[in-house]
This record gives sequence, structure tokens and C-alpha cells, in this order.
Amino acid sequence: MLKARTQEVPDISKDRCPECGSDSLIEDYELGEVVCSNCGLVVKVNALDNGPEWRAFSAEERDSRSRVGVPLSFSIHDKGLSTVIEQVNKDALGRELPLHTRIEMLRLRKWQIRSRIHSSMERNLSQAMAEIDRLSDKVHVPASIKEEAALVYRKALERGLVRGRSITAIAAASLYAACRLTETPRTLKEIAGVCLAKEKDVARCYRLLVKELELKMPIADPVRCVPKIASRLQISEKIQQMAVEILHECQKRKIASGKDPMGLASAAIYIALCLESEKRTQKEIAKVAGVTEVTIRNRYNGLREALGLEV
DNA sequence: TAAGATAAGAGGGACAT
DNA sequence: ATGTCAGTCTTATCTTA
Repeated sequence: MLKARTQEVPDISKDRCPECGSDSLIEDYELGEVVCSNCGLVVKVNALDNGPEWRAFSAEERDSRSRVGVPLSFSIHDKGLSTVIEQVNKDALGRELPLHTRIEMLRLRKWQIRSRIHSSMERNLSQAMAEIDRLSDKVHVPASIKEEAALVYRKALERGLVRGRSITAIAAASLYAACRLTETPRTLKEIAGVCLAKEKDVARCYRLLVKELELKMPIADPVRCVPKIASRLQISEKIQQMAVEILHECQKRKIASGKDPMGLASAAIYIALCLESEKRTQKEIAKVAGVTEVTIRNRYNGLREALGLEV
């Protein structure tokens, strides 16, 4: 009946990245992950829950009756062909039904309608959860964030925000929201890039979620983007540290607001590289950071001016 | 070839009507 | 609700060193 989807647990016994084979695995200080510094793959997550998917979303539902619903068989056994209990108070021969039977029928009818609503929500959810699963896998986020995304999606569904919008787009938006909530550096572009919905739509849905669910997002911190870019370019710890300092300085001077954190981080890294005479092109950085060279240049000039650097 | 400059266009937030 | 405005980012093209 319940076929538990088992999560793929990468083999890390050899302490090598299963994706690129690199042995440069590093522990992420805050997220409790082991990340490959070469390709950025999250190799290991200290998650409590590696069990079947349907368990992963139970926390929020602990005290809700709806969690006792049967996930799949419920929506499969009846493909819209089920008997409908009509509101006719006569039996098959046209005789009046006794009162207690009528009340009984009313009750059954009520529950039939309820179960139908329930099952359509379940159908929607199981599709969405599968999508969130898939996306999480593609962008390498830990199970804890996947759960967070599932939670956001559930809220959205309960608030009727999914109606009229694509499940994929809302699922992707939920995942992005979960990343933002947990300050996990994943760009909207990355997430939209692995789903079928257009980036624009995902962005729209994301804003909708933030607004309607009153999510309180921590402000995106460019500092968190530094290791991400740096690891893709194999940039030394020292340069990263310099870039972080540059960013702290620019945050102090309030020139960071409203700017794309990836752009800021890229520019800071570029400046740090220049200061150390380690030549990397703007193009290279732009490519791995997912921004354009022009943006890097603009931030670069802004930072240079604000910090009074002559590079 | 890398970097800088410039222009046009998209999309969204703030604010007024 | 709709329109306008300033600001950001992107794409594209040309110039400079």
C-alpha cells in the first residue's frame, strides 16, 4: 500500500565526493552539512530523517487530524467514477425514508464530500512533494530544507494560493522560500533553472508566498555567497577572508541594500583577488556566480569608491 | 583578450492618483 | 486599480589598453 520512497544516501565511506570524485570535503560550520568544496555538492546532511518521504512532513501535522489520511490509495481507488449520494429522501421504490435513515444519509453525504476535498488536496500534495523532492535533489539542499519547503507549500495549499497557478511554480517558490528562510545560499535562478516553470513565474509565486503567508525573511547576506563562489573557482581561504571583510565594510557604510548579494560577493572577491594580484577575469567570476560582468563592474566601482580603494 | 563604457529593455517596488 | 518614477540587472555593441 504505502510504498516508501527511500532517499538516496550517497556513499561517503571513502570520503570522496560522489559527484566529482574530489576528496576535498569540508564541514559547513552552520548547516551541519558536509560539502564538497570542489563542486558544491552537499554530500552528507546531519538530518534525523532519512526515512520514507511521507514521514518527513509529519512534524507540522502532528496535531492535525488530516495526517491520518491514507496518502495514495485514497486518491487512486476512485478515479472520479464513484457513487454519489444524492439528496433524495426516498428509497429505490420511491417510498419515504424514516427520519433516522435520512439523518444517516445526510451524514454519509457530508463525509463523502469531505473526503473528496481531502483527496484532491492529497493528490495535489503528493504531486507537489514529488516535485519538491526532485528540485531539492537537483540543487543539493539538505532534507531539513526540503521539509521547510514542504511546510511552506502546505500552508500555501491550505490558503488556496495554489489554485489557478502551476504546482511546479509554487513548489519551486516554496523551496526558494525555504532556502531564504534558512539563509541557505541558493539563487532563484538556480532553482528555476531545474524546474519547468519560468523564472519569472517562480519569482512571482515566491513574492506571493512571502506576502500571503507573512513570511519573515532574513535579509540576504552576501557574505554567505562568498564560499559558494570561491569553492567553484578554487579560491584560497585568505582571499575569501578578505572578500568577507570588504563586504562587512560595505555593509557598515550602507551601500549594500537593494543590490544582488551574488553581485556584491562577486565584486568583493574580484577586488580581493586584485589586491593579492591573483588574476581572475570578471568573466570567470560572473559565470560561476550567475550574474553578468556588467553587474560585477558596477558593484566593483561602487565598492571601490565607497571604500576608497585604488585597485 | 580583458575590461570599461554606453544604451536599450525588462521587471518590480514605492508612491500617488 | 492604474500609472509614473527611480533604481537594478541584463543583453548587446563598441572602444580602449
